[in-house]
Amino acid sequence: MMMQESATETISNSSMSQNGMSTLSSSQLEAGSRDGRSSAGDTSSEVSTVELLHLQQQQALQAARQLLLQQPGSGLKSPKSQDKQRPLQVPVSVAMMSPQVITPQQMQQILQQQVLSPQQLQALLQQQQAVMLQQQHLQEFYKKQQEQLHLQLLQQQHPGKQAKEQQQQQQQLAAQQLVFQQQLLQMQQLQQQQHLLNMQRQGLLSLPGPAPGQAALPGQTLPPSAGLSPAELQQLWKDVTGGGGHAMEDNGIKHSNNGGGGGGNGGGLDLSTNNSSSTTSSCNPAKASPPISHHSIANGQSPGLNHRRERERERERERESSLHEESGGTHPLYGHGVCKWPGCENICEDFGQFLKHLNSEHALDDRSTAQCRVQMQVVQQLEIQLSKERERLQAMMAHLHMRPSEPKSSPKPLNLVSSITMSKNLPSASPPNLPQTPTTPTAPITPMTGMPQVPSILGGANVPSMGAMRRRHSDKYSMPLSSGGETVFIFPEIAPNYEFYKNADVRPPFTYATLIRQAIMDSADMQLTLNEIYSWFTRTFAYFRRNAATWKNAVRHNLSLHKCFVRVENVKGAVWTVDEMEYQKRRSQKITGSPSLVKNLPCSLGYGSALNASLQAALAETSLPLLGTPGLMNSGSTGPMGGSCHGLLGGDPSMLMGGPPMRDSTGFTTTWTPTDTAAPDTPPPVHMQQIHVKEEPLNMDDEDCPMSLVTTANHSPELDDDRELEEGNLSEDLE
DNA sequence: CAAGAATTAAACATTC
DNA sequence: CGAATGTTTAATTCTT
Repeated sequence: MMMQESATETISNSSMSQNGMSTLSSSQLEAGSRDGRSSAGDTSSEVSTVELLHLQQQQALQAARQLLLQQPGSGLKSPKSQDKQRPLQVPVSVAMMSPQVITPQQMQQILQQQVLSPQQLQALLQQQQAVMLQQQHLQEFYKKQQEQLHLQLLQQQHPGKQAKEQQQQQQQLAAQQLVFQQQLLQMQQLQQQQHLLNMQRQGLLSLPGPAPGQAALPGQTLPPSAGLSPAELQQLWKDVTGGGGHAMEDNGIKHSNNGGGGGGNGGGLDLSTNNSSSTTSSCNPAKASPPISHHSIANGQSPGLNHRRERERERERERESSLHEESGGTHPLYGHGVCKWPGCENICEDFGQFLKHLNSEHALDDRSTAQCRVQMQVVQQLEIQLSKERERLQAMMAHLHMRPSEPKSSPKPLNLVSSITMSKNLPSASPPNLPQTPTTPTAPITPMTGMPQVPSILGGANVPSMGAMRRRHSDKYSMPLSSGGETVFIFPEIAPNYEFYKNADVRPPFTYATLIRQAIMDSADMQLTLNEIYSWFTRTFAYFRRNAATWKNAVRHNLSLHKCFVRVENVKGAVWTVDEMEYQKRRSQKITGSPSLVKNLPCSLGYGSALNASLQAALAETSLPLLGTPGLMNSGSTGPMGGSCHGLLGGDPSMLMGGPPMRDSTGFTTTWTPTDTAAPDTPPPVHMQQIHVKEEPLNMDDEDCPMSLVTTANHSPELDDDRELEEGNLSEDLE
């Protein structure tokens, strides 16, 4: 047992580091790579079947992960970097996985992912068989030739009688070999084609499909894979356990000579790679799979992993069985008098008999092991599917809220709303709607076997894969909507995804400044201590539950750096508040910075429920024909933030959040109360008066920063009384 | 490609 | 004294 654990541990460790590498910063990388020692040496010594099982599970996991990673849009990188990575990443890993012939399992994975039609499947399988056969022939041929060659060489050593003849023979042989090589080449080409085919199937190669640009959108690729009925799974199962029996052994058993598909020609040269394919694949993920953040790494908890998988599998099965009815026995593999071992369905009168059957038929042998692996993959696939569906749900919700998606698709001129909200990120803004963007994909996938904080395998994306991820939506569109103790996300994007960020280890696409402001705005009295800000971060975003030192430093840095954050000395220390004016100023500056975006300014203020007429007029002039047509304005068909400029849209704050109905259900109206924050005795906002504003004495030079806007904007119906107070202060300051 | 913003890291000071 | 809190500076990465 010990051995086994250590073995699996090394594996998971190595995989961990590999996966983590991509997500770690260079410095972290160094640390991570340390445990990347190879597991080969450790495991090469005597390996028990049990160990093998675990090993193989690990390998299968790796393979599955790889597939997972290859999912479109699994990266967090910007489209640009994606372009760079994808072509490299995907093909490479795929190639690694199937250097020779695609194993049944791999096929299955692919098939499951894309859900090929039975015909396609059949065709593919046939193709595969043909290839294998050909290969066999070729290899045999090659062998024979070699033998001949050998013989001839031997003959040559004898004082040649007929040198000429020999020469001729040799020439002949050479020619034959040439032919052989050509054939071999053809074979390779064929296989490459197969790979290509598979990759295409997987959407790895962004082939010009119906929606080229959308290749990364899970929703696009999903539909086909969405349906994987239990029946289909079962069928797959049978295919694997039955037809591909030997093939499975091939993989299931350690490196037993690929007796299976190979057809026994000992050649083994190439085919052997077949077995190692999984291992190889597990080695390269470092590059190929950025998604798995080191979080997931943590997940790789070596010893426990297998158990967890086991459980997961069982649970899965249970679920399946529950579809029919509740499982009868106490064993997850037993229900309704039938053995539920995949592909078995043996009838057992009672539980005892079942147990007997289980022990005899499904003992720990190669077959069972292989079946286990397959089941694991099935579960993996289901998980992937789940994550995809989840992602789709996210997209749907987001869409219903503020139609974040459909970015590029609508080349339509940005309407006021979108352009405004996007302010500086205008162009890239469209995609940025998180979930749809690379960000999300990662997260959803993460949901590996119920890890609490599944790092983004993707992730990474996730996210995570990038050191300094930027895709900040920054301020652009936030609007203060906090009221009372309730946290109302002012980021339209966050709102609908609140739960998402809270649980998914995905970095929120907002700048620290924006988040800090949000935190403070969320507080009851618009002020927070540093520690409270920290708390908000960790509470609100799973992403900030790690690397505390880093992001906390960043928070402090931002607090100090930005003038919009004001430190207020308090009785019991100091609290931080937001100088909204400064904040808006900053933003407006950014906006004004680029002439083309000037028009966005008004809305960039985000608040305004009532823009003054002159401004509106100005807006109208600034080539914003939509302004006059309210209907269009709130359509927000363009950017993610469409509709965030509720001020212009009639001041219905609910619109901002995407509509009343979802608001409550999606939880972007968080219910937590900042009780832990905002100490009861903390002085009211009035204290703002005595704050010592950083250096800049608030000069009123801001004609460019229409304070009037700010103030009037604050009159948004949603604003609570507290805000009124502040507004007063603000206006005072201004005047 | 350059400028600017954001992020990250780190040194250092101050306060608790 | 050590940890937490603030300030600054610099390097790096992204975005515009």
